[in-house]
Amino acid sequence: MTVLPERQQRADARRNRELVLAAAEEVFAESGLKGQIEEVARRAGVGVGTVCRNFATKQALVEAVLTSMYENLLGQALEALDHPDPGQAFERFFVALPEFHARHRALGEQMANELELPSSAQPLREELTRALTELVTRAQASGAVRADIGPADVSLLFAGIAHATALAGELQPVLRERYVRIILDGMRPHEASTLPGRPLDFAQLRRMKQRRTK
Amino acid sequence: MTVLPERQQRADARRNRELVLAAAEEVFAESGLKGQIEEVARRAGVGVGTVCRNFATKQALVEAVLTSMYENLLGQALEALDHPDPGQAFERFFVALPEFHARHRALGEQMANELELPSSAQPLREELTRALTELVTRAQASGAVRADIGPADVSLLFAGIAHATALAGELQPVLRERYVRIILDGMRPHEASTLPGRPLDFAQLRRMKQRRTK
DNA sequence: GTATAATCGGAAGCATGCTTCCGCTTGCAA
DNA sequence: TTGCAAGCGGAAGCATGCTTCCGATTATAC
Repeated sequence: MTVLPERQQRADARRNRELVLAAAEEVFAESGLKGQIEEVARRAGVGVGTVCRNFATKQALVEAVLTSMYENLLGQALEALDHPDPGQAFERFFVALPEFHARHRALGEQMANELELPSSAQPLREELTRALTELVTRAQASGAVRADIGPADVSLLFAGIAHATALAGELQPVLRERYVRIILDGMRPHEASTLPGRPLDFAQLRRMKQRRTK
Repeated sequence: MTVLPERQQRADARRNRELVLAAAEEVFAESGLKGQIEEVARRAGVGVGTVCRNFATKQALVEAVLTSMYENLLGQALEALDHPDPGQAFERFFVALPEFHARHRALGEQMANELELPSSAQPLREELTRALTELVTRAQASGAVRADIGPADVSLLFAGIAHATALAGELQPVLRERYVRIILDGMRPHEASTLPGRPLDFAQLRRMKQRRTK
């Protein structure tokens, strides 16, 4: 994929690689996975050849972009965990999550289709999983969130918001916030109706997806 | 597109057309819009030529399938409206909606991307819009649903569930129901937090989408 | 049973968009 | 300044999947 020897890479080449990555992030954010290589090249100000030399396939390019997105998201999760009040921490992060998804459509689609993640992102992903689980269980322990839902439930629900509001144009931020509020209300312990099934955690979610693909 | 003279069409041709339509419904339900013409032909037991003679383009085929789906959905909405208790009517229909979406991925994607609908479906769509609006306003009048959300808000939220659970395999039905319950809880008047923005109706939703595409 | 026009299947034709290739250019070391 | 390997652009090559076309087939009228 990109196992170039670190040594002896020309300065312009390294710069171009960064330009391509930035352009790809931009293009995929706008158009999702159907964003085209040629467009990425155009915005980076390079030829398609240069894009494809740095990232052997489109898939590799997508993965590189995704990895950087996961890093970003993890940062936000850890930041939220710093908040002393678990309920506030929960709310803060999960208000930000759908916005994040909406901003990076490619990420959403990737998560949705669960095309294999780059192995490089695997540890990142696990850390993220741990952080989200922590956010949810803390909020539940403090009584801010009903106990009969699992971290993956929360994650899926908020991902759904991003999809629901994807085409809303300028109204999108308001709608997103509206729906986050409604779902947060639904997640409070008061007045909660009983749910079928069992709380969903990330391990189960992963198993589901794996079964699905094979 | 398909403005064949009604007269003088051979019996086998008419039959084949139905077979193709049924196969297309099946294929698009399974694979969404990326379902392929060849697969449709295979399942219908005809050649691709036959598919394309009946539906000049893939888009035309999708539209035909969608029209029949809208009819189906409208039927469910009208049926729910027959229920004497507005709260029950609301719940009944909106529990069924995400399942419907999930069952017909193509519909969901179409609604999401809002590729132009076939003009033939336009009146259907309007009637559906009216029915959903009626369901929501009645439920609100009866106090079963909080007043600060609009019919299109409800519609988007439940569509989001379908996306969120799309890849859940055998767990999908349970998860869907879990999330419907949570959102229904969030839509109750009790314990509701104040929402930003204004209730969204279908007219606004349409305007948003139009602005988006141009 | 025969004539004939409607219909059929599927191969060939296109369009789109990813990937490879190669002759030219350029950064860098000597 | 020069030599040359690394890097570049973009045209050509492929792959995929929609659409068209046409010789073979079949339903229907007589």
